[in-house]
Amino acid sequence: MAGTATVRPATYDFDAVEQKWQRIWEQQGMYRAVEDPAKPKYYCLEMFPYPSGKLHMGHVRNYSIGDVVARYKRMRGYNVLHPMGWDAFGLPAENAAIQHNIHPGRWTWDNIRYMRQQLRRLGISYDWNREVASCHPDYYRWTQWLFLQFYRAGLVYKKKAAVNWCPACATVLANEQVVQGRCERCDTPVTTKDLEQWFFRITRYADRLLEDLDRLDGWPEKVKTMQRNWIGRSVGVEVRFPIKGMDEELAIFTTRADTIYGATYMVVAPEHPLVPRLIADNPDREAIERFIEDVRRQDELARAAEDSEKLGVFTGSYCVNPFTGEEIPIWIGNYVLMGYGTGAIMAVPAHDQRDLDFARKYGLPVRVVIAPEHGPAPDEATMREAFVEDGKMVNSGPYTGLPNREGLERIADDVERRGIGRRRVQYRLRDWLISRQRYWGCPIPIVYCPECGPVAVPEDQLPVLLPDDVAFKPTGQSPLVESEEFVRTTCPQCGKEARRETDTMDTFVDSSWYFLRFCDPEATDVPFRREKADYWMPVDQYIGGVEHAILHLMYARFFQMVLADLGLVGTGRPFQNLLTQGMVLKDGAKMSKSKGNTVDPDYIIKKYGADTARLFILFAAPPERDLEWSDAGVEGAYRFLNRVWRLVSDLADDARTAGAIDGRTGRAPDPDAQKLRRTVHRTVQRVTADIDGRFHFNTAISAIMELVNMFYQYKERGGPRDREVVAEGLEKLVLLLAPFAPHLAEELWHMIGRTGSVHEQPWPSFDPDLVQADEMEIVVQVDGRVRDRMMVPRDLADDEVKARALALPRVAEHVAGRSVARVVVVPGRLVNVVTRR
RNA sequence: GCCGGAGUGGCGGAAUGGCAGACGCGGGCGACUUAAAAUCGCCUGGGCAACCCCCGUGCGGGUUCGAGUCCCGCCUCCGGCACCA
Repeated sequence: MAGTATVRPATYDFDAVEQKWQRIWEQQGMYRAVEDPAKPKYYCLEMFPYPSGKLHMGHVRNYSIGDVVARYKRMRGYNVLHPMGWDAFGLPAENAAIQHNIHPGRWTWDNIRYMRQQLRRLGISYDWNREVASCHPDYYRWTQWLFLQFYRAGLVYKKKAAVNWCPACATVLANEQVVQGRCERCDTPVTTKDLEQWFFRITRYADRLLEDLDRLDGWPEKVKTMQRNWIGRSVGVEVRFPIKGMDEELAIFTTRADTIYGATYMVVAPEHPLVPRLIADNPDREAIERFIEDVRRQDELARAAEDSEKLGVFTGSYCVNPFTGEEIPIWIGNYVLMGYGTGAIMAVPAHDQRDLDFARKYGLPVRVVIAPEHGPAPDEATMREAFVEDGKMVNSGPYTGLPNREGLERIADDVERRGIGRRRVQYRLRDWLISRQRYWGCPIPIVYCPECGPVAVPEDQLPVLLPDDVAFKPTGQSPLVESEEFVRTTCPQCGKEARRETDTMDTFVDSSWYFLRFCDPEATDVPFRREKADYWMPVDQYIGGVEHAILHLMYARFFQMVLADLGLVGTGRPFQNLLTQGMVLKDGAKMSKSKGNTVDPDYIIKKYGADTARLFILFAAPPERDLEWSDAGVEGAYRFLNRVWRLVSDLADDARTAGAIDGRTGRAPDPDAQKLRRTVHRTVQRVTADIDGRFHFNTAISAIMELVNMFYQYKERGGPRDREVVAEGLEKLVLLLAPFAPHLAEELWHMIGRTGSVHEQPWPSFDPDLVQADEMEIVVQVDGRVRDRMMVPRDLADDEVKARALALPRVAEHVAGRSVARVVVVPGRLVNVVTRR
């Protein structure tokens, strides 16, 4: 070893380099964000993680992408806010408490400590002074405060509702948390339960949430479409059908009022409030009630199952169709949902597949009232497929002969004129159920007084703290219920003894405003100061997994709109631009513990360093796409960084001693040096275009790799080097590398004798004149096939290019025996000689 | 069923309607070395003796001088929604 002391090692000491610079950046407070009205601001945000224990590769990817954006924008002169925090309330902490007898708070804070250390080890440029954790009283106090503002604005209410219940988690779930009839978290089939629950009136904002999507240019179409579908706006008519022999009407909602002459029966949901009266006189009442019980016991899973059978029973009662005057039977059916519309429908089997299936099963009549414009009408007796297209109306009294779209409007007009109904907009979106029967969440600041009823906790008594000394038992009951210390209180209004609400909030409430707290994390008398929020908001670039396309991203939009309406913020839009990253896969499947295909970030960082881990994950695929993990690919990224390090080490002396390239005059440039210089400038152009707006980091990195390859060729060819070209090239190379491999870039920056931090330099510029070569290669095609290529001066006239192409022997060969019909010249690219036989 | 997105070498992936496969991985060859590793360089879609030529971007048509890219009709995979009247 001693004998080879002068030979530099083949690989760099990434551990030493990364730790050194992390320490220095930290000491200098380099990433601290301070409001500065003189500079344009840029708020770069990645979705904060749930502190589950340790980071997974999806996190590494998310935060690496965000860090490139933040560092790039900083170099571009923006005042960048890049914060991080913890979505720290949630069920896993409580499950850990039950299983391992450790307090959820302790468990959570331990995880936070570990994961924070991991993020620091990755060298992400966060302003750690702004760190927040949603489980901290300084944070959830304001979650409660916001709840009270919503409460006062009439956006919070409590009602008894049939709710989704997960027996395993022993809590209710929002509709959004039920996936395919199963609990999003534990996959247990979800059942329903009638419970008193708290709701946010998000439906009041349905239209605005929908409309604003059209103006969110910076969001992926996919996400906007998912939200549009989720909100599910449909325009239709509510019509009341008189019930025969009863002083009642049955209201239905339909988007197809034009088919009303084809309504041959009615169907109501089993839970419909009129059901008891509809079946009161039926001799088979008990059988019907048994049927209803069966359907209600059917859990969500069975009801949601594909082609689940339509079941129904006749009530014995009849409606009168207000348009035909006919009496039509009222059925109870499992395919009609109480939660949508009015819980009752008019059934038009000829023009609705579900109704047709039901009618065929129970032998109900089918009547065609819309016929195709051309060709025969479907045969009522035999049709198996409902006719759902547009056409002309038939069998429809005075409307017969009209195009159905026009008939629809006329019938809706007549419904309104006759006072038997009205036009209506119906949403699929339901109000947001926010109460959870769990301990580890933000307590709902409400007190129940025997005299005054539910009373809001006054703002100056916030936060309502979670008690620490509670018992965690696997009973499914929230420990809060048994905590007398917590429950017993006095009424804020009358002072009498009262009991606290023991439900806590859905954790999506916590995450619906954290981006605002980041603007002013220290605020003590408000959740955030308006002027701070006005400076930083909206988030310029939000980055996270597409799995939050509906839930989190819609709730956050809802919150921001409400807060804008309340005058707490100036903009109703939280996130200007959204980037949804793809998943990290291993062997074609999502990494998961149960599949045993996880890759541990700690191990990768230990073996190759943070820069390599980040570089690989950015290089392997563009951000929106799923990324296939490859150990060999990581190896390649590591090799590349070492290659850069060796290159710069070897040429650092040139760079340190060279003069500035700008001032140089009268030197005949060596063509190799000139070529290198052109590549340098061309690379700056390419990398800039790839990062800016496109976020194609993989091609940006490949461009840098090409530059490094070119540099090696220049270096290895031997002979004297143009030190000024080398110096300029290395400097730009290191600057380009800075967002992707921040530690190594910083090390190299100093190695080539530059001062200050590389991350505080302006982004490199390129000279458009230098980017273009004097001579360019033109591809010459004959009939669209490449036959030759030639070098021509950059600004050679098209005619001359054409002449030179035709003069090429290879072209003559291929044209032989034919005549030239036409010659297409694409300037700077190719010539295509088109022949005719 | 409806709504998105994607199908390109052995693999990850590149290509404003203009050289298909950049860059990386893997593989081959060479240089350096006593040797190996590391490193540096060259080659690497298939067919073919050939760097001539032919074929080639899921399949079938079309538009165009020219199509991975645009249009029409399919197939497969992934994601979302799904008795929403």
